[in-house]
Amino acid sequence: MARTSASSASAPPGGRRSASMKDVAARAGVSVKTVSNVINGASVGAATRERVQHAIAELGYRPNISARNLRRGRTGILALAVSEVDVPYFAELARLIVDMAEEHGYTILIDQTGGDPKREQYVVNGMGTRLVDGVIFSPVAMDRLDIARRRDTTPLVLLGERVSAGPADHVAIDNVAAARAATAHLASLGRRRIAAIGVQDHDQSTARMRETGYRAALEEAGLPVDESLIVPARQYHRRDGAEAAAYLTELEEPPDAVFCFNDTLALGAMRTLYDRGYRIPDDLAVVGFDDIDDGRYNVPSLTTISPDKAGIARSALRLLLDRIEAVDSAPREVTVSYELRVRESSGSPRRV
Amino acid sequence: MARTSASSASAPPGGRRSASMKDVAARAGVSVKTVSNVINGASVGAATRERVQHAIAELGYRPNISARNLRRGRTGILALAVSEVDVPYFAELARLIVDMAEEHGYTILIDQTGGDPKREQYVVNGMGTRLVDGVIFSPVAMDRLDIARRRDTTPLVLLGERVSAGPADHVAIDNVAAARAATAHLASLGRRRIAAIGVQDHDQSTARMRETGYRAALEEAGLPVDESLIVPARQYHRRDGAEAAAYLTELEEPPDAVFCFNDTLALGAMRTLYDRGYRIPDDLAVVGFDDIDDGRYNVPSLTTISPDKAGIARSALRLLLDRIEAVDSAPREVTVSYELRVRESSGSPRRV
DNA sequence: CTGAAAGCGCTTACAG
DNA sequence: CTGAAAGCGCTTACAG
Repeated sequence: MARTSASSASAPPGGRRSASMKDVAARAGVSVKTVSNVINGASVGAATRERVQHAIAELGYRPNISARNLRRGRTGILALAVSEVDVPYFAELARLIVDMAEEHGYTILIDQTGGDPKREQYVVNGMGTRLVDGVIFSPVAMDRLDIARRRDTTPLVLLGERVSAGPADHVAIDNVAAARAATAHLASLGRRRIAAIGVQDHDQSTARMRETGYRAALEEAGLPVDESLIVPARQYHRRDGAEAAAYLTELEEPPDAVFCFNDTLALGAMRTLYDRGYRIPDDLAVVGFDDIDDGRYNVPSLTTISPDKAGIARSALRLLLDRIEAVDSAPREVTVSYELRVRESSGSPRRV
Repeated sequence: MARTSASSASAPPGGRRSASMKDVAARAGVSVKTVSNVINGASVGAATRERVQHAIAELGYRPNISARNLRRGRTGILALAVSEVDVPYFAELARLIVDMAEEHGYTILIDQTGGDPKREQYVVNGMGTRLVDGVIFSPVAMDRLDIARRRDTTPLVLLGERVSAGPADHVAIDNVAAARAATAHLASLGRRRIAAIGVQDHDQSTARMRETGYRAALEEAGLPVDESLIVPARQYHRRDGAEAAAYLTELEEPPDAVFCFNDTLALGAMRTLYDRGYRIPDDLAVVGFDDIDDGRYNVPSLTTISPDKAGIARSALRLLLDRIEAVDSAPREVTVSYELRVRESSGSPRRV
């Protein structure tokens, strides 16, 4: 009686009650241990295995993942926390991570922070319940100190920052060097007034790294830094790039090149530049960052820094899985390679 | 002794052992029932509640979601199964669904089928273990019959097909009508040779619906259907659009307009058309489908069918949550609205 | 309002 | 190789 009422209380809504391991065991005339062994690939006599598998098929049995997780102390789920999944760079990364995680038997759950500090705090502190075995997190608002302060011990891998002696495992490209290469490329074309779009306040942020690289490249090229050419962007969407470009074209002395801190900024900027009669690259050369699919097909196609995204996905997963298995090691950093892909938006040098 | 060994066997790797409800109860000097009540917002005396909350904070207690799920018979997780998350349309939809699901207390997990029939089969049959409470699924390879044949009872909502008397709940726009509107728009511009890119074989597919609408519009406009202008696309990526456009430009009598079954096909096609010297829309007008962000900023900006994506996300979730609560109702269909957004790619009529 | 206890469906140490 | 039983950490019907 107690059995019955408890069972119905926790059965799935609507009265469907699926078979349990116990049911399978009864049907096959073996113990649940043996059923468990069959399912988990332990060694079981051929005849017994056969009988169990038959019973499983007959009953349409599927393991209850919650019970397994409770027992095993893990869930097989990893979180990917980004500001917004429909940002093309994150969408491309998500695709890779989802596929690679699956090869390791993990499922990816998406958490969108919207760049909100409170949500980022929540992510860094284990996401409320122990739902995930680990988190891959691309911070926007949080800096290194915020993350160092976390009390949660859920394995965490940071994406997109390059902070030495970091508070957690992380994988990134060398953003300073990449930004320097992008800017140097524009300088090598003979451009003198090279603008930057995408500057942000957060310390230790990717934006800050790229700004540093940009400034270094100007200096190395012997070009003056004109602060009026350095434009912030609240977000990294096309709209923000379009607005920043509008500002630049309204300067008394507009730039002859612009390094955008990501491709969507660049795409948005190019739209505005086109509307205002700029020829790209003749009047103004443009370089982006990320090498998203859109940029390759755009007219003009976009010169960009192409990070090894598969390498980022693979490294992030590797670090995370390592840490899930062994907590004690010191935080590790993986630096992934990148390439400058020169395309039409900076393709035909002027004044060289 | 037994307690100890079992406990350490199921503790998280690395020896971290987090506090349980029992620990909190002991600390607060109450029963676990009371702790549970505090956590789940049941009525508890103010002083007791205070003590419990204090104990929770002290121990850094977080509920074990697996145990809760096991007991409740649900997981609070929904799957979104699409071919690839980095397809912009799916990325935009995923963003909306993730955000809206969160408002209802659900988390979204991503499953990528790659359009593979086997993986789609897997999705339709509950995804192996009972990991999710429900599935939102955008089928590529499976048709209505395949889905009708499913034996699994996991609540399922289909996306993107418009099949009356369907085998499961589903939400879609009226693809036939939308495609007809897109094609009729091109005809109204005076275009006579209107091509289509994106035809596929699968019965009952979205592609088939759009093809039907395209053909109907030609007929209504009194235009002949030239089968050589109807181009298949294996996938709906930019690359496929680019290839299809190359084929069209090589015809003896190339088209003067093209209706692409999605925006990425259109974006890819426009790139090829540009390379081959076509002026858009003067020589050739282009219409897409989906209204992704890319198309709005492209040069030329892309005329497209704009489905109410928020409506799709909201309806899919509503249907799914309803079904999670009540299994017995007949399959329902929700048809969401759309709009034709005329932009530059078909903006300046020629020969009218 | 609160407590003691059963049970969700697994996995696994312990025996045999 | 296989079985009987404990226990993972919750929720909840049943008493009080």
